Amino acid sequence: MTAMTAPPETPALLHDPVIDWFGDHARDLPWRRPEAGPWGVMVSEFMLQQTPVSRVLPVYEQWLARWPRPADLAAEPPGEAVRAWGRLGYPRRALRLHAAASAITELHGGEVPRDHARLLALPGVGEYTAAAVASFAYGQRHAVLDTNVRRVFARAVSGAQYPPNATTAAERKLARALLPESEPVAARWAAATMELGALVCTARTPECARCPISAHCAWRAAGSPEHDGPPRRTQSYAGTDRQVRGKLLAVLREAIDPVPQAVLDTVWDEPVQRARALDGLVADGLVEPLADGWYRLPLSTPAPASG
DNA sequence: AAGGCGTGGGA
DNA sequence: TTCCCAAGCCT
Repeated sequence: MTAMTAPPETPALLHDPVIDWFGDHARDLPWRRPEAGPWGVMVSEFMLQQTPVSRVLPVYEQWLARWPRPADLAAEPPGEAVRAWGRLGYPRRALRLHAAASAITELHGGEVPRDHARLLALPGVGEYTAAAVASFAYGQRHAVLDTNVRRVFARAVSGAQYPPNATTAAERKLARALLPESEPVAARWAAATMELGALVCTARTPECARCPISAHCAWRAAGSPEHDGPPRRTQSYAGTDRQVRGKLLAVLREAIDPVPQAVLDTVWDEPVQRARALDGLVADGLVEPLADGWYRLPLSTPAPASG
């Protein structure tokens, strides 16, 4: 059980320093420029799910140049989205972004919805992304709880080095309690706290000397104690199905034409795992099987699987 | 509600 | 080298 202290009596004490710091240190990222628009914000949010900014930048630019509106993406096969995704990782995101673009085109007249509930209903949009788009693209007042913000709040308010593994109700409550009343200030606060976590209050080696609220930080006040909760989840990769899926999909991304089974067989020498990985890609709609053991990136959207 | 799902860079 | 981590989502 992680100790959760009550929100500060005056959360406003934190607002000004963090927002002022953001004014001085915010990165000039393309999705923060006005010309990005809601679609640019949404594309960036999909790409940034579990992927660093530096790797997103070039792909984002190419993506927006090729598909400046949701309808442009929706007009192409999902496999083209998977190909353009390149090596960003988690390619199901590309499929979901394509599906979201289709839903926006069909259901919302081609405009990214402003409403949190409608955003949340889009494929690949969860609690965080819905709040982020509503806040960053439309200036609304939402608690935006990503890994950066959770870490900042864990330290500054709760006095813990790291937040819990899964987002808790207590964290959501705290985030809501800290949200500035004013809508534009709340939107600014959301971006500022994320940036603070990304640039200063980092996971490994926070630079407290540069932190605008170090004087108010509960973790610092407690002597920066080591994490004492349950171990943080780590993911293995080498030798897993995920690695095999990655190798298979890399071949198909590079190939314009369909690829025969024999070529796919060269990427991994263990046949059972190789077959399982390929089946998984097909089940996910990332790969389309053709006749006689040929495969390609999908030209059509498969019926959504459930279970 | 744990666990699956990619990839690469920095410490 | 190995390990950790990066603006989560879905089932």
